[in-house]
Amino acid sequence: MPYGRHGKGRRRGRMRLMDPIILLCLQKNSAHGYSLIEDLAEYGLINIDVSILYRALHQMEALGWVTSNQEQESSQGPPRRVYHITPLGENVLKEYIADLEKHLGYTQKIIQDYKAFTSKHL
Amino acid sequence: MPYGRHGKGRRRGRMRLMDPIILLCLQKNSAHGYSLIEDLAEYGLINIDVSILYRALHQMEALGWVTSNQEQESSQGPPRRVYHITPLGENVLKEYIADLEKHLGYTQKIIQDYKAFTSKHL
DNA sequence: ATTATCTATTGACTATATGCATATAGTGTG
DNA sequence: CACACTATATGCATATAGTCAATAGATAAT
Repeated sequence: MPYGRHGKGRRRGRMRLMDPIILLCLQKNSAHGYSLIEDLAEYGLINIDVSILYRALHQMEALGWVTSNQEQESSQGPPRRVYHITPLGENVLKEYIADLEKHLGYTQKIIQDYKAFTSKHL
Repeated sequence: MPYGRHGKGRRRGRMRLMDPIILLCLQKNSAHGYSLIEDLAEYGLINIDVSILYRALHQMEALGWVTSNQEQESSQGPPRRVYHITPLGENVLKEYIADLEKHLGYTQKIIQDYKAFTSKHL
């Protein structure tokens, strides 16, 4: 059963990195939305609008990929909502990784074919 | 100046492969739309609806990435429209390839971090 | 003559991703 | 108090992607 944040058939030649990155970050460490912004940057998702991230987290929670709870020790702001990955989320991440690997192969082929062509036609 | 088939800022964590693949195929050989369908399959874009491809070609022509002309020797159907890549299109392809390489790096990092984590937590 | 196959094009519709603006609320500082 | 920063959340507009279907022209096969 494919993940679910995407309609069937959509996501053909594309590969959205945000979902696997969020899941990967949460697998490494539970975190709240605001801090995730910085974690995403490590994987190339820089300057993401927070609205996108929060919406993604809500959707993932609705799908059971993550759970959340209010943090006890409040810091400089309203209570943080800390997200944790679920076993289902871990399975989804695993599927995402497999997809990424397939995608990686095609991307490498594109780049390789391009370089092969351009080096032949100097 | 970035390509143009995308609004500014869009295409952040995503990478649509169709555009570079079309340009790469046309760089290797001029071709008409219908035959391109098969060429795309080689790069993982299987069973693409023709409407998507034709629309992409029209947009690319409007942007000056490709040009087209009616084929003289007509075959089993209406006159083919043969597409050729333009110098602008070649530059765009070059940019796409550079983007793909960057994207590739991030994808590899995701996969690598995932495997590093899972091998540590057996 | 009908059918099938090749080829191009377009319209209507749905789904989704993203951007931008804004609302809300707690916490600390001057 | 006013203000800045942290943190979460929602609404609206738009760009893009994809499905499905319809139209249409040409040629080959039955």
